[in-house]
Amino acid sequence: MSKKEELLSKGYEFSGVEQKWLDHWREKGCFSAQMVPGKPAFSIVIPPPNVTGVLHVGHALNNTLQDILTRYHRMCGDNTLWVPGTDHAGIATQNVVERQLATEGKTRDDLGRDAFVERVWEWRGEKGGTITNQLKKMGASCDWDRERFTMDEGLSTAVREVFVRLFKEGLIYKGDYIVNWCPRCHTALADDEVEHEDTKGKLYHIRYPYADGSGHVVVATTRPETMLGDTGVAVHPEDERYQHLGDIGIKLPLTDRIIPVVFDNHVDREFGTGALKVTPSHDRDDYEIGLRHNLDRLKVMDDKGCMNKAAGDYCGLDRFECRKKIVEDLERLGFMEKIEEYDHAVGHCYRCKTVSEPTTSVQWFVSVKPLAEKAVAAVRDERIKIYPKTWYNTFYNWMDNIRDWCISRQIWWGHRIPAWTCEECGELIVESFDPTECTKCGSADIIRETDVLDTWFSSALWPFSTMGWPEKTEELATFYPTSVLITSFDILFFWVARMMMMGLHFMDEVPFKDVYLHALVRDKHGKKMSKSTGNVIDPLVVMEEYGTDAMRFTLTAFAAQGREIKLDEERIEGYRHFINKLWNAARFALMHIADCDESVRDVVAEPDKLPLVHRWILSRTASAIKDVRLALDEYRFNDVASVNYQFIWYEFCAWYLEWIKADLFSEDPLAKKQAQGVLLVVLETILKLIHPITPFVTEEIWSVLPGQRDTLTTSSYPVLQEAWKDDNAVGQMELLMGIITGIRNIRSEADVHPSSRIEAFVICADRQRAEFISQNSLAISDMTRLSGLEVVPQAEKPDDAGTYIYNDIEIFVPLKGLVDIDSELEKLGRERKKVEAKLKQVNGKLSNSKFLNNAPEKIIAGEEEKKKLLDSKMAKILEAEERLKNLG
RNA sequence: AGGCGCGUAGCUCAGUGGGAGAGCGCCACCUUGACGUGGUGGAUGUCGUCGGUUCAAUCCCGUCCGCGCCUACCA
Repeated sequence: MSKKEELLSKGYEFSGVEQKWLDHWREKGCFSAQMVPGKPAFSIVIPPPNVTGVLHVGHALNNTLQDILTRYHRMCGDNTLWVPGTDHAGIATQNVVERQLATEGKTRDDLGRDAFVERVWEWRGEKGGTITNQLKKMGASCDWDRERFTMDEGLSTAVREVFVRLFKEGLIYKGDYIVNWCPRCHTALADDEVEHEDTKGKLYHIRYPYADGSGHVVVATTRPETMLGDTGVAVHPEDERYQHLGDIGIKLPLTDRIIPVVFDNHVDREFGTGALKVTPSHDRDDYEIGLRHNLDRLKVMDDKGCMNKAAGDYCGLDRFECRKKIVEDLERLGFMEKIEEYDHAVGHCYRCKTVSEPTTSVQWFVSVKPLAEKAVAAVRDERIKIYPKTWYNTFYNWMDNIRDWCISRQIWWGHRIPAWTCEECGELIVESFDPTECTKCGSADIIRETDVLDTWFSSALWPFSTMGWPEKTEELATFYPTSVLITSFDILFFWVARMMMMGLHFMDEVPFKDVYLHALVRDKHGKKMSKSTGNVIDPLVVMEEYGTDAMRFTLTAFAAQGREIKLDEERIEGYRHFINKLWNAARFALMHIADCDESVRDVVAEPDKLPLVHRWILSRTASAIKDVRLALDEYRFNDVASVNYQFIWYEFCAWYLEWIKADLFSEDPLAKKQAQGVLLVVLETILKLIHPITPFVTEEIWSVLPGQRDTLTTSSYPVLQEAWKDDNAVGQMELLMGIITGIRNIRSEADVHPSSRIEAFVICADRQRAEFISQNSLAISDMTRLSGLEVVPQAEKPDDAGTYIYNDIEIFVPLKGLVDIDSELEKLGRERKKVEAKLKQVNGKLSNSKFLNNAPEKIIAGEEEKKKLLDSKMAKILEAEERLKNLG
């Protein structure tokens, strides 16, 4: 079968088509970045998905939007680069491989560090390409030859360089501070890696006796097991109830320790009894209080969340078992005042959902304040713009309250911290080369850090590390700063803000000019998709069922700024119909243009010489080009989809194609050639316009259009043609379309069978317009299946005629015995009510001197024009009603 | 507690300081030279509530009601 015969298949069958073009684009290297001097540059770096990831609908949205912009700019002729790649995802990946080991009955400790890391690399080699392949399947037009991985050699070099420089600048430090700890992952977590969930818990009120036995104070806690680590009780300095306690001290129950009472403004006198137990090693606030008052730190838990030796008799118990035991003991010994139900937010590890534990620990930190200031400045003076703008507030708010970033993680998979400690003199050695001896005392007895860096540390460098930094590369010169970052709002701070900081600090230039934050994709009820709820829409299944173009189009149509996306599978089905519509329109067009010479399109060079309908569609095409380009430039993706949809379905298919059928079948060579030429040009324009959203179906159609054709991916994006704009033609067509709708309405209301040919009359008092309508009576008849159309200045209407009033023009169709007087009156009544309401409004305005004095002239003239039309329409309606009433 | 956003047709959502829109669904009719994954016509809305600004408010401002999200150290 030849290509053209294939295209004539009745419905669009996407499965074979998609694979064909994926192969073609790859073989021809259509997505390779060009670096042609003098051309504008457009670049995007992909938000690198986790190497463990599987394509979900969020990825599908994110990458569809990026691909739209990339394809658009590539077609505009820019030097275009979309960098793909994956993230090594420290904790997530380590967890996956540990689970794999578990099935073999092994732990990572059985293997040891080196063998384990080796094992992760093996896993990555086998399974790490999954998400990348799925992105390719979506048609993502990344330059796949430039795929990067946050652990690959070049990026690791960049990470090392950044770490060393920041350390030497004093912006990285090591210290014993309180951090969030995941007892399951055995690692520290950054503040924003902890998810707070509202939880129904209990608030325990515990009696803490005074050391002198003269009484007790009640403290409240949700985590009674931490009391074993209490090293003080805090009260407000102005709280009269407790002034005397300063000298006495507290005897901590279940232990033999005496702990001091301290006075601190942080304490809320209104909460509970106004006394707060202080556990500096296991609570962030308490840690601060402890610092202020020099309280001891006592860790009572180990890395696994079990009680340690400092917990005395409770040593070895899991933290939650210990909680139970402590509560029992407190109750038994009479220390428990009461237990209340209590709702509060509990922190969970964002990776494994285990309840996290604040704990003191020796960690590495980045002083982010000086870096954050640069980022805020860049946003304030619009070197970086954020879309939608509602995020500015949130951004500033967060950046102004930012805390130092804990970057060390106690896991094995990741960039190992390039720091050595000298066992002899204690010197901390951080160099870009691997030292063999202490740089201070020369001892060879140096030991490397075991921690690795937070995964976000390497992804923060992504916009420049992927382009070869710290080398000065052509890529950096051409493509940095990148044009736009497209990502989900939930990683604004994990990632976006940190890229700003690092980019500005090391490149002295923003990493991207624009940030577009899209919504999370939810189910049709607005709920988060989750496997356990069972409401997940799997993009891979959708692509199989409806086609990739339909999925891409749906996501684009939903991507309105500032609103969450509630995805409904029925919508995808609806847009599949649209893809099919485009396919069939092309199929029809091809029947008439497949064999014609490409030179037919020359007819558009002089639009003035073309018949009305062609001037009209060219003008409408010009508008569509303008609207689509503007929407693309402003990241109004939903508008890009909607303009294309409306234009293609309603203007191109429903009106234009129907209208020109007569010409296409005509014997008149000029009429035929004009129809073929304009049809070809408009179809080509449509395919290009919508190609960034629906690359597969457009490429397939494009390839079978007449003439020698290269791929659409590197063809030219439509440019607004001023010469095509023709407001006059648009106005004239609107009149004809109004009349056609009127006649169709009469037929439908009177139940005239579509196949029966009837005669219609148009009453138009205006001679010029009457003449014009008359000239187009053939087209009107074709579109409404009339046997004839007569245009008259006035007429005696037959008694039983179906009527329709279009502004000051009346249409009637004699229908002997076919008119249902009652339903006709009902219809007129409805219409009259509408017109009456509008007239009332208009008359009200026009008789209001305030309106006449204040409203702009243009509006007043418009209202007057409106009144004129409504008046004459009203007259026609009343007349018709009168006639019908006389009949009945 | 603070911040942000949302409330428009049965459902999912666009939209605008000056005549209320789309898709799906619904009703009626139709194998009309590409498409029944289609065509034509139709029905459906105090544009959440109450106020204010304005010549004019679905749109701007404020109140209230309902819903969602984010941030936060209240044990």
